Amino acid sequence: MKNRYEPALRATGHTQRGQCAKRLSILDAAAHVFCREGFSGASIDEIAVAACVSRQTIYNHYREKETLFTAVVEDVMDRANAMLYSILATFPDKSDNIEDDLTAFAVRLSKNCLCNQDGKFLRKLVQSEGERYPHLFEAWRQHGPGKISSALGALFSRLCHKGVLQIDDFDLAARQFLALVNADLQMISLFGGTPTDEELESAARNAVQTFLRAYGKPAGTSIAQPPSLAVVS
Amino acid sequence: MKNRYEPALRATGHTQRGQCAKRLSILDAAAHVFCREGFSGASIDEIAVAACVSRQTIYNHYREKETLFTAVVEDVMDRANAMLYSILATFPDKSDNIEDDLTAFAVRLSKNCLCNQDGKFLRKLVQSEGERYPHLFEAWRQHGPGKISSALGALFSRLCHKGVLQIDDFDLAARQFLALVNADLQMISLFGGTPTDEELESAARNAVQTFLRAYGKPAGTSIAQPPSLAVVS
DNA sequence: GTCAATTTAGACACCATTGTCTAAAACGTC
DNA sequence: GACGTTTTAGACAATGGTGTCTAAATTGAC
Repeated sequence: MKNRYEPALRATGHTQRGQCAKRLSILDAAAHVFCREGFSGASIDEIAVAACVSRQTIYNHYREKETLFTAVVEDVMDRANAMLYSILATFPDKSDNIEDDLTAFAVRLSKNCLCNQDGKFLRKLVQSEGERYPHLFEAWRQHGPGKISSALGALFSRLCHKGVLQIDDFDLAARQFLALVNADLQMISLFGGTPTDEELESAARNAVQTFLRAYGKPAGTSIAQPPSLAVVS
Repeated sequence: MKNRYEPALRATGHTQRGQCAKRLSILDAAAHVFCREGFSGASIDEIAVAACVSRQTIYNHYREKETLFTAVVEDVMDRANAMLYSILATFPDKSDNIEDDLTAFAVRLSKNCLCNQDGKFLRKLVQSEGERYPHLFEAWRQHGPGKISSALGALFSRLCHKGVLQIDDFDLAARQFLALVNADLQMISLFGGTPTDEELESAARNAVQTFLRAYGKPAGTSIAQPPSLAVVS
């Protein structure tokens, strides 16, 4: 009872570095195992082995399996969120070739947000455990696809004001853009492997071409619009 | 050892009806429980209770949990397959309003193939257990989305020859059509609830409008195509 | 009603997992 | 090297699930 680990001391410590390493190692390993096995299929021992840590250490940091799980989800969502914003910032202010710029943007987005380990984790876990943890599901819905959609919507709004796109419903267009990008990728990333750069590139190009055919405004030729579209300019 | 149940006798029987009822009850209950809990989370006892059947009866019909699981998957996939073909047959041969016809078609497709219980089961289970059962995953890929895509591709090809659509890559267009239909629905059907008729209708209309802006050929005005498109005719 | 096929409840051994506990070891700082 | 903090291995009880077995009950065809 003398030298038992007291979680309350964590904030006061001078040994933050070592702890953080263990914590991160645990979170990382847990993310992988949870992703592969699901919540009920993942065992604490398996996670401990993957994290190169004893089982007791996990129980020192997280009261129980469920605590660990929600911590992992929060960690992954935070990272995904930061990644999203850093990617949004890369879209050029002055775009002379909207197709190329949108394609490059879609590649970065799918590579670093949708098809990476974090994206796969969130997709799988929210789908399989979403009904069991409604608050988790809601947080994901708002911070994940919700954030992406509204951020994309803002981007499209900017591009509309510049006369490059012609969109009525920005949110809808954002959802459709994401759906189109995923159209070619979900099969690959479901299979387990991450898509190659060529696959990402081709998926993005296909998506952007179709998107621009639906929402793009041809350079100087406003006459060439399909007549069923009400041209607002 | 006298009156033990012998699976080999099943085919010779005169009591097919009763057995079928039990079998279907088990398959149905198992599908629900597997869908809700995942493979490792679902317990045989839970399935037995849901099927109003004793646990031993399940073990009489299926050697082990895994056997039951694959049987459920095959059952659901067969049903989904039949449903798909019955829906494909509903697309009118002579279509005077392509937008309305495609929309009605998309509603039927999403309602009876994508958002119904079977669709949800397949999506969740393939996603969570696909890596553990590669053969299952492959079967789903070919018989599920693969079938839908190629069937849709064939339909689009017909519509192209009639001059209603203008498509280079039919498979790509099919995948994109499905992705667009799902764009508005995945969030709803992930949440657990099945979408309302209004939601299905609006999702289908949004998808079809965008799809037709990208791939539709305006009635008599072939000049009005965006110049970037190579007109093949 | 008879008979065989089928289902049932319950008990059972077996195993994996969770979460706790303890004493020893390792770590980091001074 | 001393000291408090943290990690570790291993044992542990409790739990819950799988799959087997048995004897009794039910069903359905004749």
